[in-house]
Amino acid sequence: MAADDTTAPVPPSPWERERPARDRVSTARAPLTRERVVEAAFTVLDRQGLDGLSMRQVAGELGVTVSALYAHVSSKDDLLELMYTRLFDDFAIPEPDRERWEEQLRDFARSVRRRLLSHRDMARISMGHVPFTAELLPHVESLLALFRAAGLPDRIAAEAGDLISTYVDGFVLEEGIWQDRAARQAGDDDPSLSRPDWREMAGEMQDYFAALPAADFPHLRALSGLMVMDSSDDRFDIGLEIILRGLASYLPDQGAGAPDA
Amino acid sequence: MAADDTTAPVPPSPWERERPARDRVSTARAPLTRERVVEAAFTVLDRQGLDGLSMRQVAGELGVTVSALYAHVSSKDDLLELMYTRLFDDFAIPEPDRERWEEQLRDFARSVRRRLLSHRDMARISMGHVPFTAELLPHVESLLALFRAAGLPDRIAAEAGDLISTYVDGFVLEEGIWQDRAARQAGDDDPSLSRPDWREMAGEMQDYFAALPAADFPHLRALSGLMVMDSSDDRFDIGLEIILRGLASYLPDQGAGAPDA
DNA sequence: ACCTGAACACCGTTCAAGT
DNA sequence: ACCTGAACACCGTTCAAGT
Repeated sequence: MAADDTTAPVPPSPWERERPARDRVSTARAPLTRERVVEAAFTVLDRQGLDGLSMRQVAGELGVTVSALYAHVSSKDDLLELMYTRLFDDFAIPEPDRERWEEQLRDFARSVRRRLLSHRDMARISMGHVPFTAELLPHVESLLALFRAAGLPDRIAAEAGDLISTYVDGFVLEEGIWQDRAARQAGDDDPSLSRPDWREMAGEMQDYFAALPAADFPHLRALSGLMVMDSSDDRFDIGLEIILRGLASYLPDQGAGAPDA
Repeated sequence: MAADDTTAPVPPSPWERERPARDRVSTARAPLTRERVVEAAFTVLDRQGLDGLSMRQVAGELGVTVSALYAHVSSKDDLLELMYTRLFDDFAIPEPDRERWEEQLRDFARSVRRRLLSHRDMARISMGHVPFTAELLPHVESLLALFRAAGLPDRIAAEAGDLISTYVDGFVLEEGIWQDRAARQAGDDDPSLSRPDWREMAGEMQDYFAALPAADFPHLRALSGLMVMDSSDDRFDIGLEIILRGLASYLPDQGAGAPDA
C-alpha cells in the first residue's frame, strides 16, 4: 500500500480527517479476524470518539455479538494497544544523516503528529502506552540512531526521544480538546452535525482574553493573539524548534553548551 | 559555560506519596459540601486509581447515595476539573527576576511535578484539561511573566508555557504507567498489597533490552541503562534542561541562536 | 472452531418521593 | 433544602450452550 507520508518535508495541512473509505464492500460474512476487529474499532473511534468506543459498539459495527470479540482480542486494553501499534505499522524513519539531523527530526515529529491527527482522540490512546513492544521498538531504535549520529551525548540522547514524543502527543491531545470543545459548541442543537467552526471558537477565546482585567493579566492579553489565533502548524513548529535548539546546544561543535559527555 | 549539572539546587525527593492524613475525625454527619465531595474523590483516587474512581465509590466514601453528589457537583467531569483546580490551589509562582529566570523555571517545573505526583494518576487528569479557567489563569499569567521578563520574543513566550506544562504532565504520566505496571506485577497474588518494587522492574526491563538482537538494536542496548536505571529525578531534570537551553537560545544576548523575533 | 445468549458486577445520570 | 430509592441506558468480561 505504500503510504510513505512518513518523511515528506511538505507542510501537512492538518485538520483533514483522512476519511477511512476502505473497501467497505461486503461487511457480510467475511470471517472475523483480529485485523477486522481493529479496523472496526477505528471506524467507531472516528465516529464516536474514545469515550464512545465500547466493545459493544465495535461488535455492532461488525454485526456480531460482544462476546465474539474476545476470541480475537483479549481485552479492551489489548484492542487499544493494537490500534496504537497499527497506527505506526508502516512508519519509516530514515537512515541517519548527521548533517541533516535537525531536518530529519522535524520530519519525524511532523509525521507522528499527522498520524495522530488521522484518527480522532488518537493522542489520548497514544499517551497511555509506552512503545516498548516488539512492533514499536524498531522505531525507538531508529530515533535513537538519529540522536547519536548527530553527536549528542548519551545522557541527552536517552531522554531526547521521550521528550519529543511527549511533546507531539501532548500537543495533539490539546488540539483534540479544542476540537471537541468547538464541535460540542457548534453542534449544540444537532450534536451529530458538529461542525468544528474553528474561527468562531478562536474569536470567542480572543474575546474572553480581551475581557480580562488589564491590570491583572497584561501578559496573557498581550500574547493571547499568538496563543489562540496562530495556526496550529506554526505553533507546533515553534515548540519543536525550541526543543531542537536545546538539543543542538549539546553538540560539541556548538558554542552554546559544553559537550560534557 | 555551564556544565550539565546546572540543575541541583534542591532535590525534591519524589515518590513520597504525601499521605492525606487529614482530620478524618467524624465522617459522621458533617453536612455534605462541594469541598467534602472533592476530598472524598481524592481519597478514592489514591486508593483505586483513576479507573476505579466512580461516583458510586465517592458516595460510598461519604456514606451517602450516589444521587446526593449531584446536588454539589454537576457531573463527573466537573468533579475531575475541581480536583485539578484544587491541586494547584495555593500554588505560587514568584515575581519574575530576569537574572534568575532559568532557576525560577526549574523550580516551577519541579513543583508542578511534585504536585502531580502527590496523588495517583493526577497527571492523567491534568492532561485532559486546559488551564483557562478563572482559578488557573493567574498561574498561566505568572508563568508568561517569567518568560517575558527573561527577554524571550513573544512568539516563543507564547509557546513556552504549553511546552513546559506538556513536558511535566507527560513525564509524570509515564512515571505513573511504570508504577502501575510494577505494582500490578508485584501484587499478582495479592493485588491489594501491591508493593511497587521499582528495582526489580528496572532489572527486568534491563534484561529485556539486553536480550534484544545486538545487530538490530545497538543504540537501544547502549542507552538502556540510562533509560531505565537512571533516577527519575535526573531524567526529569535532563529533559527540562534541554527545553531551558532551547529557550535560552532565543535570548538576544545569547550567541547560540538568532533572536529571530 | 467459532459464535450466541444470558448473566454478573459494575457504570453516569435523572427524578419522583420522602423527611 | 437536602437526601433516598429506584430506574434507565449503558459498560467490560465470562461462560455454558449451540452449530
